[in-house]
Amino acid sequence: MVRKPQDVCHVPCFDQAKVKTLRSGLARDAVHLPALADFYKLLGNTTRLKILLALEKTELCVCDIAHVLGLSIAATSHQLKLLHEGAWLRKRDDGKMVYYRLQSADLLKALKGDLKLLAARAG
Amino acid sequence: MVRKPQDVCHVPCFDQAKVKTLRSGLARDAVHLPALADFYKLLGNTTRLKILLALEKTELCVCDIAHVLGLSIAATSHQLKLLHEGAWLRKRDDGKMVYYRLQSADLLKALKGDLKLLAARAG
DNA sequence: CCATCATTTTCGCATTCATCGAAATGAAAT
DNA sequence: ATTTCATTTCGATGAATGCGAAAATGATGG
Repeated sequence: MVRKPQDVCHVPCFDQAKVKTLRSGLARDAVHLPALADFYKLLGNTTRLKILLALEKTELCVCDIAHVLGLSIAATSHQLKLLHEGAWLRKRDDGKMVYYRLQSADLLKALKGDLKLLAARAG
Repeated sequence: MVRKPQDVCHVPCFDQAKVKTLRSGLARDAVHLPALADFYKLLGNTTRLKILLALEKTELCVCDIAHVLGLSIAATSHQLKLLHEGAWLRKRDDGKMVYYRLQSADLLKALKGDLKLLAARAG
């Protein structure tokens, strides 16, 4: 890759030592960042957030979740699959029915914490 | 919209009362969910996560951030704009240079909390 | 004014993501 | 075995995203 002159600052702001330090600092975290980004991607969708909130107190079958969301069964199942693949939901088969519930309460706790962060900013 | 028979559960799992309760419960939160989803969308990107981490201790100019990320200035500026629009970064002009810093430490605190959540799950 | 430089914006491209209908799967009952 | 029905998977389409090249902006210095 060829760098053009513009790509590099030639003024004091371009602190090679600082940049190098930050780069190595980030390199340490870099291993975990994709997982963190995936986590946020999963939560960056109102449908999935609604599912998590709906499951706060009790498990639900796909059909009921679909009705709560006002979505088709297929669309609902798809979102549930994503949450299940991320290991945030647990699945229970009972005859024809499939019930989903939260894997743990920690996720919802984090979610509510973030809601507070937003509320604090707005207020 | 026409519903086909399959779209509705006809078995006991379809608990109208429960669904109705959950729907009204969600309706209360619904106002805040888009903002929360947007928040997560913004964080669902390793480049932006790296920017936030790089700015943890000190402000940086666009040029330095680009070098830390190994990205073009234009791409870096674009991501900075998104974070700035979300009011997570603060901007300071100094002559030709533009410096960015975290708006508050709360965001990074939440971010690290979520990292711990992931680590706890993995461990 | 003119040139230079850091940054921003515009534009286009490639990739990913969301959404939904339709077909497939799997379990239960007749 | 066949039917029924909740669920899942498949497939196609449109929208959104991330990025860089190039042009535009805005500030500085000659």
